[in-house]
Amino acid sequence: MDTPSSSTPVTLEDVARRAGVSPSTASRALNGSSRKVRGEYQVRVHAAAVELGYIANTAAQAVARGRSEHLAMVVNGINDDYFSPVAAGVLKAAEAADRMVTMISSRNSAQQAAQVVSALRSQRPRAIILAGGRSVASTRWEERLVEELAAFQEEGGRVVAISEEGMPFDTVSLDNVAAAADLAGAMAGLGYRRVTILGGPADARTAHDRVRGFVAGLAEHGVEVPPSEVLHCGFDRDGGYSAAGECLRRRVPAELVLAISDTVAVGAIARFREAGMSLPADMSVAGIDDVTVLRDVAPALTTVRLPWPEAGRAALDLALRPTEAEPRLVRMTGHVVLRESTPGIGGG
Amino acid sequence: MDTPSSSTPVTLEDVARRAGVSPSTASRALNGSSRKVRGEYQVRVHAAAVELGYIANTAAQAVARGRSEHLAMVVNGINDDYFSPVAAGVLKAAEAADRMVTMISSRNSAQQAAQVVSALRSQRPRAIILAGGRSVASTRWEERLVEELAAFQEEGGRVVAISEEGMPFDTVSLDNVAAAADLAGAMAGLGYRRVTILGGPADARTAHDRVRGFVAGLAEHGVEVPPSEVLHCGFDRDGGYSAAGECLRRRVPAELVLAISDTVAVGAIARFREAGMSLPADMSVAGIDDVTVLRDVAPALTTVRLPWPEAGRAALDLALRPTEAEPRLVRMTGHVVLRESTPGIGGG
DNA sequence: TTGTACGCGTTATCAC
DNA sequence: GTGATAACGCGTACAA
Repeated sequence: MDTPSSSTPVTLEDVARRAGVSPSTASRALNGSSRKVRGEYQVRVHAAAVELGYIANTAAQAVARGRSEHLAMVVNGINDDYFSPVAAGVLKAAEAADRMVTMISSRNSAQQAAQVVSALRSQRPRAIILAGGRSVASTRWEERLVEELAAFQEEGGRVVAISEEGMPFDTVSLDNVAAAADLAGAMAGLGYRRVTILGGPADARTAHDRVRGFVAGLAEHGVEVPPSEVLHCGFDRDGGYSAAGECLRRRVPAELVLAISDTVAVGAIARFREAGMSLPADMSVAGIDDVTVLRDVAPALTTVRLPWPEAGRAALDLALRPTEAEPRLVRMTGHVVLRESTPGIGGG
Repeated sequence: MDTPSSSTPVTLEDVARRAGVSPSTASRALNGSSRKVRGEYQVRVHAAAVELGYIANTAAQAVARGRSEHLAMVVNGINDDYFSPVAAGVLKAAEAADRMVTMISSRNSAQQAAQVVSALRSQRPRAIILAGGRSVASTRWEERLVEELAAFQEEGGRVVAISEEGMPFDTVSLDNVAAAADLAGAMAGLGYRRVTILGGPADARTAHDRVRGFVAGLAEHGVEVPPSEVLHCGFDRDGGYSAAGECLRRRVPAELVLAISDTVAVGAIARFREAGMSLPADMSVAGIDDVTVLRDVAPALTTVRLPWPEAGRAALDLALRPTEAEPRLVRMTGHVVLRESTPGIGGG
């Protein structure tokens, strides 16, 4: 059994010595520069690097250059429906761009987010991508977060926000209001008149926007939703489950339940089924997001497909593109996907 | 509009000067050390740091210390069912341990994985977590990957593999064989005799193990599965879909389809429904993984719950714990969850 | 306990 | 084109 942690990393100097050149030349040969290196040296240095198993120390490079080439991403909720698709989009784009991305959770709080960005700053990354989840109210900590981000930008870093319009940074935005409005409009077109909205947390930006979209889209078709028919609940399956329970206790049951997310919708469906209802015969349900695994379940859920992975990719693209004077805004929209869970009412 | 990228990061020296102490004292006060600093200096240094907005340069620290405190994780398939749950587990544990983790995709290839580990090594992270997806055959590139990892360990880094038993590193393993066998046994207990297996890719380790488990678990109850009833397919929804099509073309249709994953199962269900079958009346289906959003769908899927997030957490714990002479092995098991999709046969 | 001096691995500047 | 030399920001023997 050999002793663990014995050897020491091969340095550029080792390579230079082995190749019989100066460290500067080795550096230029291996890690590029404006200067060119004679062909012969190129070969010798590279050979030496391979033989020795040299791997550049990015930390040292970052110190020398003042900044690393890595990307960082702060995700708000690790467990929510969006983490996976946007993380996948970002990671995939990073793969194509040959970059590494450091992820860290903001623990669902603006305060923590500010701290986390601070920690990220210590890495001197090329860019920080902020993924999702601000609250409606602009708290003191939100300001701290923006300050922190702005400071990072001041130092030459790039900041891209996903799904968070309104910050003074490049932004990729999924139009939640339009998505919800489109869906609501389609539902109105299918003849639904009595609608209950499962609105998620009252203080979550995304949820808030979607509820707003629902109401507006319905109103456009002459369908009013009294405030009492907007039920607030958790942004997850259990939230939908309990909100559906509340819904059942109403005297005049709705014809359609509009959930702010597929996950919430699934919770609601479970609750309705438990109550002995048959779907979609006894109740129509629709969600938003088009969670992949849900596409084939019964009843297939009507929803709005939102391009989360594409948003992640777009964010990374922005992060890599050189800065411009004005913050850029890339707005992406979803499209309604009609499925069995909302067959329509009456004359349809 | 002010000029972008103007200011320069505050350094430790700036703080020291401002606090009227030497850089070393500032270092000790801010970033800890064995030595202690006088209370008064402590306060002054910290005050100066806050006023100036000092943020330690982790790159410089990494150079000075020879290693960073960051964690790295290489994920094989970004789109597969496991990325999200294990990434979530790792990120959550990292959150608790106050660490950052750099993620990078291995592009589903051992060759790329080796390159990726090499790139990771350049970061000098504390540990590298390898998440999933080796193939059955030990190719030349697999060896390269292990060599790379071993070299990293030699330099003092720590390596933890998830779901990849057999490498000379600490390992967290989900017992795929046992999971599949347990499920298969339970199914046999429910009276199923004619079983078709949707076996996924023939060369994927996880798929291979699960198929083996299915066959063994069934055999234990006297149920034989002829090789012709093991259909290989993609490890995703579409794989299940097309394999189910193949299944339908058989003369003697099965009573039960055992899919190597919930996702494959869902694809199969979709195909069966398309063929006009009613589930579970006309066909029973079971999967593995217990994908969260699928728990409430109809028919609720019988499956094996596998503790992926816990595996992620365990991996991170191992990564943080000091090395031991022998590679450690943490084996986690799943448990069968019986649901509506497999009501059982005959006398049951 | 504090400060000085040097080293960490790499790049940039400047002569050659 | 190449090679000394000086940064880069920080940790840490060493001496004080």
